[in-house]
Amino acid sequence: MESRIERIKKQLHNAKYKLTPQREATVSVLLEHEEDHLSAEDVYLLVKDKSPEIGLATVYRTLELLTELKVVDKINFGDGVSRFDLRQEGAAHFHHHLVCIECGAVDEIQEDLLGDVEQIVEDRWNFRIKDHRLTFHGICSRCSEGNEEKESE
Amino acid sequence: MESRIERIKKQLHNAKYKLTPQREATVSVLLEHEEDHLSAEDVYLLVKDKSPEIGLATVYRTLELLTELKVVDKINFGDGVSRFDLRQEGAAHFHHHLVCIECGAVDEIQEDLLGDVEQIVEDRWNFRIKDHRLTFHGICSRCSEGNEEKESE
DNA sequence: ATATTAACGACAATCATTACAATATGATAA
DNA sequence: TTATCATATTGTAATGATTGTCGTTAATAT
Repeated sequence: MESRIERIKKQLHNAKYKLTPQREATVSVLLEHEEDHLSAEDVYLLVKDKSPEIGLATVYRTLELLTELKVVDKINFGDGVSRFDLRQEGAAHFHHHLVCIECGAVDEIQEDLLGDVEQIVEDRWNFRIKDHRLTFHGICSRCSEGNEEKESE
Repeated sequence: MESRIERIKKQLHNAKYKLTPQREATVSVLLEHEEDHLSAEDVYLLVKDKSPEIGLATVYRTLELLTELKVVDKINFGDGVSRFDLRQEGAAHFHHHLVCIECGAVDEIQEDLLGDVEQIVEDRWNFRIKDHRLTFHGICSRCSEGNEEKESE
């Protein structure tokens, strides 16, 4: 965990940015909430616990910066806000999401799964893929438990 | 094309909604711009050509209604606005998009391609998929033409 | 320790979207 | 046909997320 921040610090420096205390606090909040999909406001509130003087604009600027450096990914699940999600270290592509339309939970799929599909798209559409976004909407395992009725389509 | 509107009219009626002139004008704009990915504002400006008295709020409400009826899908490519895209008639799932990071063009992929992936997700994560969103970001065929350098990864 | 310059914080401004309140429309029952 | 009632519409105000501004602060190299 310590080394994770160190590496992010190096990434910042390589791109000529500084790791200020505010940025460090923001990154550490993101690391502590790796499972979640926090909005900028969420991050702001959490960072304020560590650095009460921090401004909302700074959080926005930091998140934008981290997005640019591909440390986080900015995602949008259709509610009004952008959410920020740490990218797995070294991951070439963004991971996928399962959004439950019952309870709203968001789970992550780290596996790529899209290898074949991407090959087809590259070949058939002559499109050079750099990244992707894949989100499934449906009923999560927790919500369908208990509702053991198999719908016959 | 005439029948397409008729069928949408029936869908509205089945759901206890009326096809008012404003709604008809909005739908017809969407049909005429099936290839595009219009924002609410875009739709509003185009509808105003046919029905100058229409209000922006009505366009928003109509788009919301059509989204609810799955006549259109609301998508978000990360710029600040929601965009609306006619669903292929009878399509169970939403089609995919190719967003060019050079020129900003958005192309559509009507083929499903995700059959195998969805099966894996349903089985491994016990998630009952209802819909999906898949967008690839990269360089479109038009932009890579001329730049015939094959990057050696 | 100081200079340079990026970064900050507070707040104003912007932009998309939604809420509201008054009016209009259109179907139905008398 | 006309009164009635529910739904739809309009213009505008309100909201809420995000971005811009600007004077101040602090990180980094010397």
